[in-house]
Amino acid sequence: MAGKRAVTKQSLPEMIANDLRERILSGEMAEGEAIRQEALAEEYDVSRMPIREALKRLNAEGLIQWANNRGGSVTKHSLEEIGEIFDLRILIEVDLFRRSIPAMSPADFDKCDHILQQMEASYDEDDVARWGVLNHEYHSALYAAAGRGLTKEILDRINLQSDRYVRMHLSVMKQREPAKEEHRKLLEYARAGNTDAGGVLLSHHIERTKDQLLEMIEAQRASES
Amino acid sequence: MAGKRAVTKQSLPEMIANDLRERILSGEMAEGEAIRQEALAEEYDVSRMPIREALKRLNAEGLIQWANNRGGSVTKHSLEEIGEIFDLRILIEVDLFRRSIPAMSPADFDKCDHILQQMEASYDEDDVARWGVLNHEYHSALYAAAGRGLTKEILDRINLQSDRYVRMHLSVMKQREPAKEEHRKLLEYARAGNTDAGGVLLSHHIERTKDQLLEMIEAQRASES
DNA sequence: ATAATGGATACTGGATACAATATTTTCCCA
DNA sequence: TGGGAAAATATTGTATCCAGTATCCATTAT
Repeated sequence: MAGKRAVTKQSLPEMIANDLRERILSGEMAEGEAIRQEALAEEYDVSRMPIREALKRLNAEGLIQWANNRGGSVTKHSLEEIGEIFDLRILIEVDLFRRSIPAMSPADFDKCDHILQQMEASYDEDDVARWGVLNHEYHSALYAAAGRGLTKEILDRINLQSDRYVRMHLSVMKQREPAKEEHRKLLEYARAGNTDAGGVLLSHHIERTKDQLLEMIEAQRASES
Repeated sequence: MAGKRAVTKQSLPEMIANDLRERILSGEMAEGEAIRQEALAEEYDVSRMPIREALKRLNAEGLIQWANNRGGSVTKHSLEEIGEIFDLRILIEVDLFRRSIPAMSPADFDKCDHILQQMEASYDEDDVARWGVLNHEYHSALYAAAGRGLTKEILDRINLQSDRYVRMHLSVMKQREPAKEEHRKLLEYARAGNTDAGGVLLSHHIERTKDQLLEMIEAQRASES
């Protein structure tokens, strides 16, 4: 049947949650959009049961909000909340980076280098989607040596939120040149064991994304209403 | 009507999740204990469906772990992970406190004072359970002025984890005198607008709990095996 | 004409039944 | 006697069905 989304039968709620998450992050499902179980069930050609579990999962992740007998909708954050999300990223990522730097091995450096090169390639090719994935990978690689599993989990959840808004504007983001430069410098500082400089730069790096993004979202929301 | 007859209309999974959470936090359900849906369903006299949703919720909260067709168990953290949990608390709570101090109003101070008095009363009465609740309230009150909803949500989730271990040993915790003193001082620093001193003290305050607790848990686990 | 009440409808929540998967036990063969 | 395979058992995952609740609309009364 045309229009139905085929999902490989591994773990139905998991697969559906992944797909829905992608749809939300990509903006296909807009902020505030209502969600009806039955419609989704038909779309994925499964019963409402796995849909419910998937929705509950996304609810726990904060991507959708659910009211008791009233259905749910895609979460919409205020500008203040979006700023808060990025402040959380700064707080946690800087902590991770500072813990990671003294623990990084040559293998860690190499891995970062490798991703960095791919990232710059994708950058030159203007492959925005790929750049986003690699950016995420790169940051993760920088923090890997910290060995902080729980912290990483929490950060991933927060990044899920920030990604929504980053992706919305990634294609029109200006000033990616400084970001490119900063990414290189982060690794340089790490190699030099310069924890303080690395932490400060990372903080500014995220802060700049935040400011840029908030400005864009504010403009967009102003024009919408 | 002045005020709605607020009969909190909780859903079944919500109530069950709350009860199970309490059972886990109180230690009634031990670390690593296996969880069977049907057993719980019979226990609560409902079908497995609301149980599943409750378990999924607790899974998202990190209190239980779930494997695909293999069932689940109460999460058991390593000593390193428990330490990490407290490091996260330090990171986030200090940030909240520092943001809160400049924004606190006389009303905020009064509220903290009020809770502090109750806490000291419960302390003298050796009412450990009540002390735990008030301790949580007090910390929340200190951070309220920061107005950071999302950060608070994440902190609450982390505190859920730390509470498990705090509660296990609260009754035998020594050296609560310094904690009592520190609690008073935290508020004093806040009143004086001394952000730096407040942050440092809070950091030490949590750090001490962490060290004390890790020592106890280590001893306990050593004796168990 | 407007507001309120009653009913219809559409959606979510929960129970039961059934299918799939993992684990354990048992039996056979080397 | 030990190991492995296959069946039995137990437990989770999914579908369908029924019940409960909220929303929307029409009708009625003021």
